[in-house]
Amino acid sequence: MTTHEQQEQQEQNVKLFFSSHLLEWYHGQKRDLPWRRHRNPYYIWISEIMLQQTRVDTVIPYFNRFIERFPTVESLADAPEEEVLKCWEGLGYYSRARNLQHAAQQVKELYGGQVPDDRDAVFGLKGVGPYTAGAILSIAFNRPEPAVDGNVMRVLSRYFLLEDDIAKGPTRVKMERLAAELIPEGEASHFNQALMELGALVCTPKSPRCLLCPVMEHCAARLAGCETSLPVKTKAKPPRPEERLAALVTGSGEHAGRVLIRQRPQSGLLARMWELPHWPAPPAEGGAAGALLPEAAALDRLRRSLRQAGIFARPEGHWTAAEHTFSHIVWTLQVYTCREEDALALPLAAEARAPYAAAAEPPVELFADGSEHPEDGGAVRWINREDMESYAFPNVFLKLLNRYFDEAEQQQ
DNA sequence: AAATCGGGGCG
DNA sequence: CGCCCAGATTT
Repeated sequence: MTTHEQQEQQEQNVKLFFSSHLLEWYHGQKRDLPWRRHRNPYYIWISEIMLQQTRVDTVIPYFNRFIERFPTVESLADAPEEEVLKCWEGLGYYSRARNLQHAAQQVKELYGGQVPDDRDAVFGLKGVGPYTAGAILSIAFNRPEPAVDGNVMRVLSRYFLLEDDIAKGPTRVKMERLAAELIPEGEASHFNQALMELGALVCTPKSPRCLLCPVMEHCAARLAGCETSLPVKTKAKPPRPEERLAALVTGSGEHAGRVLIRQRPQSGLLARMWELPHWPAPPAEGGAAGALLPEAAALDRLRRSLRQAGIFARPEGHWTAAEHTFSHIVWTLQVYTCREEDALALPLAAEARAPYAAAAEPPVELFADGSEHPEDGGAVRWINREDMESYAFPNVFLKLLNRYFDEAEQQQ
C-alpha cells in the first residue's frame, strides 16, 4: 500500500470514528424537546424555522403555543395573518412568520397539506433555504441530506481543523459536502441532530467542554491546541445608532384611557407590526454626536412630526428612554408623553392651542430631501391594555405599553 | 458579496 | 458590554 493510500485510509478512519461515536453519544445525551416527541414533519418544519438564529430555550414556549393554535398545515394556511404575527410576537425576524404562512398555503395547495419529502419541493417553500431544507428532509424523512448551520460549521471546523471563514458562502457548500459524507447509512435523522446537539451542549463557541466530547481524541483542533480560535469568522459590522423621538399619546374625550398606536408598512423593518409613533431626532446643536437634544427642541420637533402625520396631539414632557437593538441598527427612543387634542374642543379653544395657531407654518423637512416618512399614514388605533391581545408589537413597545398601563393604573 | 431582517443570553 | 446564535431573502 502506498503512503498516499495509507493517508486516505487514516482520514477515512477518522471520519468513521467521528460518525459512530457521535451517534452513540447522541442516543445517551439527546434532550427531550417538544418537536422530538413525534415525527411530525409539520412540527419539525415549524421548529426549524423558529430555531433560525434563535436559541432552543427561547423557542420552546413559542413552539408549544404555535402548534396549539395552528395544529395543522391547513389551520396555519387559513389563519388571519395578524394571528400568526401575534403568535410570533417577541421572537424576532418577523418575515419568518409571514414566509411560513405563505409556505403553509403552498403546501396546502400544491401538496394536499402534506409536507413534501423531495428536495426540489422542500427547497421551493418560502423561507426554506439550504439549512432548513436539509433539516426537514433528514430529520423528518431520514433522507441523507446535510443540514449545515453555524453550529455544524463550528464542530466540523474544529474536528477537521478547517480554517475557512464560515461567514463566506463557499465555506457552507464545502461543509455540506463534508457533512454529507459523514452521514452513516440510514441514520441521517439521528446523525444530523447529533451534530447540532454536540455544538449546542459540548462544542460551544466560547469554552468548549472538550473533556465531555465523544470525539475529542481525534479532534484536530484539540490535538493542535487551537480549538478556541476556531471557527474563523469575519466580524460583523457594528450596528449604526439612530436617535428617535417617540410619542406616547394618551386619548381625550371618547379616547380617554387609551393610547395611540400605529401599524408599520407592509415591508421592511418590523413589517406590519404595531408601535408607538416615532421619528428621527434632529441632531443636537453643537454637533457632539449622541448629545441629548434639549427638551424644548425635542418637544417642538415632536409636535411638528405629529401634526405632519395627521395626529392631533400636544407633547407634554419626557417620560422615559428605551433601546432597541437590531443586527444593523440601534434605536435609542426618547419617549415623550403627549395629550390628544380633543376634537370637539379644538374649534372652541383657539388660544389654548397656541402652538398650533401658526397653521401656515411650513412642514418640517424630516428627511433631507423633504420627503415624508414611510411610516406616516399607516393605520392608527386607540387601545387600552386589553386590546393589546389583538395587536403584535416588537418587544420594546410591548414593554413600554405595559409599563405605561401599569403606571396609569396605580395613579387611580 | 453585502446588506437586511430581532432578540436574548452569557462570560 | 461585546459576542454569538438551529439563516433566508433581497440587492
